[in-house]
Amino acid sequence: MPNILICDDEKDIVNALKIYLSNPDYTLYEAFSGAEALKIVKEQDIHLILMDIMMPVMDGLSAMAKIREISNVPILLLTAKSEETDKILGLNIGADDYITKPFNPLEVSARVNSQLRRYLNLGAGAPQQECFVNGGLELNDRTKELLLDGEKVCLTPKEYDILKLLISNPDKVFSPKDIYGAVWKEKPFGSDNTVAVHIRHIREKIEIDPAEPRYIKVVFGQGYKMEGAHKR
Amino acid sequence: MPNILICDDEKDIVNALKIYLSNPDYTLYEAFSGAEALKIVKEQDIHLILMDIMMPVMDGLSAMAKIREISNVPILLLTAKSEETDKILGLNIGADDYITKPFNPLEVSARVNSQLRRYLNLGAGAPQQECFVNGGLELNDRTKELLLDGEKVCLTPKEYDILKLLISNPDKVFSPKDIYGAVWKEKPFGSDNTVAVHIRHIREKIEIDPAEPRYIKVVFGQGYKMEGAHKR
DNA sequence: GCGGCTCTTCATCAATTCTTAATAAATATC
DNA sequence: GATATTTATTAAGAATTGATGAAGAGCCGC
Repeated sequence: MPNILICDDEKDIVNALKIYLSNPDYTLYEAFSGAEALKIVKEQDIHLILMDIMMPVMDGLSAMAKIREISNVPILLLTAKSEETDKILGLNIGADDYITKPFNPLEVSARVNSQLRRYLNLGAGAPQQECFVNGGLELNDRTKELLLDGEKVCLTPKEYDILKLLISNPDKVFSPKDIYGAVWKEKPFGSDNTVAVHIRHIREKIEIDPAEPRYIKVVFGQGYKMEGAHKR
Repeated sequence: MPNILICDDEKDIVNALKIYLSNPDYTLYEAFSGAEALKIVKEQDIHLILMDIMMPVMDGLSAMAKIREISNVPILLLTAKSEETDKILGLNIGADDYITKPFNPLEVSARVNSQLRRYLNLGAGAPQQECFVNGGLELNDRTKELLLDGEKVCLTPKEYDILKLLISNPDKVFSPKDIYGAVWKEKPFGSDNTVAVHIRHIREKIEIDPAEPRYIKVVFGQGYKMEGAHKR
């Protein structure tokens, strides 16, 4: 049951789109400004966004840029016929497709379906996998459980999210800012060794010697990573 | 072992797809017209169809419409790059995905696998279970009754739905938002400790000591779950 | 309209978790 | 080697989250 966010400052357009997308499987959210859209993306687990480019307060492209900092959810831009430039710009910034006004109902639903399928099935960045293994670590996203050498380890939500990010992207290095953006769904702000503190807590739980970590390695000046094909 | 039907009027394309999908687990069928495809679907237990849109005798879209009358087997349409209109039309008529020519072998197999997974897991094969057991709990979805150690327990509708969600997905952790979305079929907006209250009511009915629940466990910060393979 | 039942909301409490800030250690640069 | 930047460590206050009790709203059959 995909969650779809519709964002346009004109209520009529939002309502029209809601009708085009009236499908019992969809949960539709609506926003009337980029700022509102951003808020909903942070709070809800949105699977697809339809967003107008031209909006007061925060225009579509700015909002998209902000959303892209924290999510790779598919974004379909809504544009007027003539705004060719925006189209192109939008796609380069990070939109996945665009739809031109006036909308063709069939086209809207087709493109939405197509993007949803791509995102939910073939999973753009975050695959649908729900079990990750690395050495003696086993993380099951269904049960939110972590096993270390077969024994259950209790993680707090933030710890869990951070570990999931690392274990699901073996070898990839994430800077503390990356981690903050991905886990908190916010821009890293001010004095932030918050991530380091959490990393430490995780290490205390999964490492024999937190000062000589086997799992969460640090790449100085770059960030943290978890090596793939881990040997014991 | 899934049965896959490839349908295209060009033999070369059929052969190419057969190579891309050469997997000992697959049984491949071929058809060179929509009519032929329809015949095979009727005769065999096909689990996925790859079909060209442009074909003589009976084109892909017509064939798909006919097939959809008798089956909801996944259909991947094969289209040429330019046939944007067909893409859209196809998706609305009932295709599950499309692949554009020229084919990328990896893409073909990825999309095929993805659709097969979806279909074989969630699809026709999985019958609606109507009786769930966990420890001393027995929930019968036919009679909407819950037995605790053989004795009937009366649940309100919401309580029933929540318990059913949990008992039918053992070990899976549902956040309060997940539960709200699944049970209320509405967006989990606004004040949300409604779910917690219902959980409490359920616990009062099925737990000996609601403060130390045996059945509905909480994973702090993540949500609620019911452990499978429950011991008494 | 009147009870009975269910659902929702609100306020409060307790427990856990998160963040901050201060300080120490490690690493890289010059 | 000195310095600046990055990471590690610790502990305490702040913020969330879930539990709980109770009151009010809505609905239904009578």
